[in-house]
Amino acid sequence: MITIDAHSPVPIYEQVKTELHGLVARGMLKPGDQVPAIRVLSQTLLVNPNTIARAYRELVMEGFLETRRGEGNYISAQARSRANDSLDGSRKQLLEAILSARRAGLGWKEVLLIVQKAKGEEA
Amino acid sequence: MITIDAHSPVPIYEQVKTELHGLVARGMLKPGDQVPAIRVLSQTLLVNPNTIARAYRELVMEGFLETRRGEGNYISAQARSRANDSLDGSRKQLLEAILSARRAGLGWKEVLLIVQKAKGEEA
Amino acid sequence: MITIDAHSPVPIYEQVKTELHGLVARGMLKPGDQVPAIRVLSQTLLVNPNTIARAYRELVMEGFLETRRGEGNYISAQARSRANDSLDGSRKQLLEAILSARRAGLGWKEVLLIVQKAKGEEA
Amino acid sequence: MITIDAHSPVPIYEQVKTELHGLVARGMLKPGDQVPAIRVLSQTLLVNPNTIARAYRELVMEGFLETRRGEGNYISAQARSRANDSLDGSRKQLLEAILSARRAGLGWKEVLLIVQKAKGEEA
DNA sequence: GTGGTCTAGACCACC
DNA sequence: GTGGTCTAGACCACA
Repeated sequence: MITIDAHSPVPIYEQVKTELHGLVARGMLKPGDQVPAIRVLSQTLLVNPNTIARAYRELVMEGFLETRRGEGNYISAQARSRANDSLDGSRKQLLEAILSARRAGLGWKEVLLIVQKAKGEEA
Repeated sequence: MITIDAHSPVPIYEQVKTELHGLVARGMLKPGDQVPAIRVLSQTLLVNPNTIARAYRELVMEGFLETRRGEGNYISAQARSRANDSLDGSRKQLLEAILSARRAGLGWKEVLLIVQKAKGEEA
Repeated sequence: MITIDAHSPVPIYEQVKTELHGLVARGMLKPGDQVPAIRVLSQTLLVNPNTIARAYRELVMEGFLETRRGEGNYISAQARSRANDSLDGSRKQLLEAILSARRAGLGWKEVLLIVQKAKGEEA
Repeated sequence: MITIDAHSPVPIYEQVKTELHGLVARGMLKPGDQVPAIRVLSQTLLVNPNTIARAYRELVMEGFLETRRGEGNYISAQARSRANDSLDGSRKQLLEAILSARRAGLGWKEVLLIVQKAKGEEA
């Protein structure tokens, strides 16, 4: 369900948060659904449990997840709106990536070409 | 010639490298040209000489610059191909950023909108 | 495990790199093994942490080490082949040193004598 | 007559000195012979004249060369003995190279093999 | 003048 | 705990 890139410069706990936001934004997870237990997910992703714990903790703090004691973590009722808030971060990151590619010498045509390519690859 | 954003999350020495790659990719710097002396560039950018030295050192290691002892650093003969390699890297990063934004739940219209916005901001 | 000669003309960070290459080449360190933490090694060798950090950074760049964020540095899967590359470099350097000694006027008998002397000094 | 490696870690002026020592040690230059003028040699080797000047200056100081005002530099009468003294330096360098190759993981068999190879290449 | 190495120590982020 | 970046400044060697 979730994939992580250990070599990416973006922190693992951020990747986990973004992926969960995305799953909700795309409707693959809904309010009330349970998310994987910390230990389970940490083993699946080969990641330190502390890292998953941090991601969940922050998601709880922002109201995206709800912890039910002894039961686990669940997608909250306001998760969709939280996921939308988080899109802003993705927008900024994308903008940064574009400007950085420009500074490296990429032309606008190239940028659009890459967008098309991404569209194709996804399909 | 080169500008730096001190508040960017990307390290200063990386920005310097990218800017130099870009200057060669755009033909504003050619093989054989001398790049600013470490101390000079560090003063114009208000940055520590060590930081520039690190950027130059890595550029030398990748074959983009050549150091002539006691004389300075020069754009190498293979600099253009190295700049292209770096462009390839930028392309991949941009592609990844787009796919990641997609996974986060961003629609294609949004993506194109952000490209337009970037175009506008640059001007 | 690692020793340094502070009076050698070869930079400390280079010595550290060579020693690590050697430890892998001789099988005393294997892919997956953790190398000493930067601060730890810097204290045992009585050297500044930055110096060790530079050695490790370059080893990561050449693919000999892998950094796991917040965890430490580990011998990479391709470390053996990298160590062999480094051995190739040493071979070339030795060859050059011999030819240079020849050009300086050293006889072949002398060269062999020096090899014997080195053998003796090591023991 | 003389060749220089601009990328070698050993300073250019040192290379010049060693090469001249070698030419005398091998009998290709004799006391009384004239050595190339600084400007000539600097142009031949594509090297800064100051660098050649430094080499010659030090060779004069050690008694290997003699400057005849307005005429140029000549191999001195004691040049052979000076060249022999300088062999000590070459010996040390060779010894260093061997030990360094050992530290990098090279076996003694390999070292001897490389000596043989050098012998073959020279012939 | 040039670059290269090293030290000392601060600050940040990740695990 | 880990590594990464950056600053400040010393010292050396080469051209």
